[in-house]
Amino acid sequence: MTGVAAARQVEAVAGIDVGGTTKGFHLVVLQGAAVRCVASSPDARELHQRCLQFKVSVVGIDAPSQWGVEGIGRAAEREMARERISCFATPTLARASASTSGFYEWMFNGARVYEAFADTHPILKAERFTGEPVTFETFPHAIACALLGRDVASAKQKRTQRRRLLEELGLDTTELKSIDSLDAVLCAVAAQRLIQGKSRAYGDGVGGYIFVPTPV
DNA sequence: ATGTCGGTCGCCTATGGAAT
DNA sequence: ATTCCATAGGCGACCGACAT
Repeated sequence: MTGVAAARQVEAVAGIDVGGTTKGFHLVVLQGAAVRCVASSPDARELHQRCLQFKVSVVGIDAPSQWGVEGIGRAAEREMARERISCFATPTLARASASTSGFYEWMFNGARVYEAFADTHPILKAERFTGEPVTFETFPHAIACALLGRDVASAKQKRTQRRRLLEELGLDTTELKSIDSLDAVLCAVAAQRLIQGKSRAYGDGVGGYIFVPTPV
């Protein structure tokens, strides 16, 4: 491994699990196999400060990086559906705003995260990592499908399954008490894979990209 | 006996694809 | 054409373990 690649491997990365207003955000900072920081906060700017503090380069976020496009939706989600990876269809902004159930609150929260990171870590708009600090969209179930096998991964057993998966990757999960923290670590793992070039981009420039590790 | 905490379960919101 | 199943988070109900 060359010097640059070796340095990249120990870079600090982060994963963020986005919840509604009650649950807030969960952040995990990962450096190699070491969990450097586990934090939760209702304020996206606080997570941004934490990431600056740990010199985080790449941040994987479990929330849509952009709204659906009227009439055509998002190519990334259709591509995944074709591969039998179920995901939630992101509505258009108009549709999300019109909803009165509060169901989309977590998606609006996700938008606040991207906004808080925009100045230092803009959303990755290319199909691959270019070396600059970025945020990117990913989601735990797709990561689990890639690392466990699509036919094995099940959201119903996500607590036990995802914890076991992380332990098999050599991570210590004792500090990760809730499913939200586990999901955040999975996003951080996706960030490591993106840096290493072991990542696939679903979607296109119009509907935005979703990055998932390539199957092992 | 009463209260708290974590974990599980089922159902709600929405949507698209597969199966029937 | 209709039903079923999958994903996401939220929420209330319930249960067992433990503390007061």
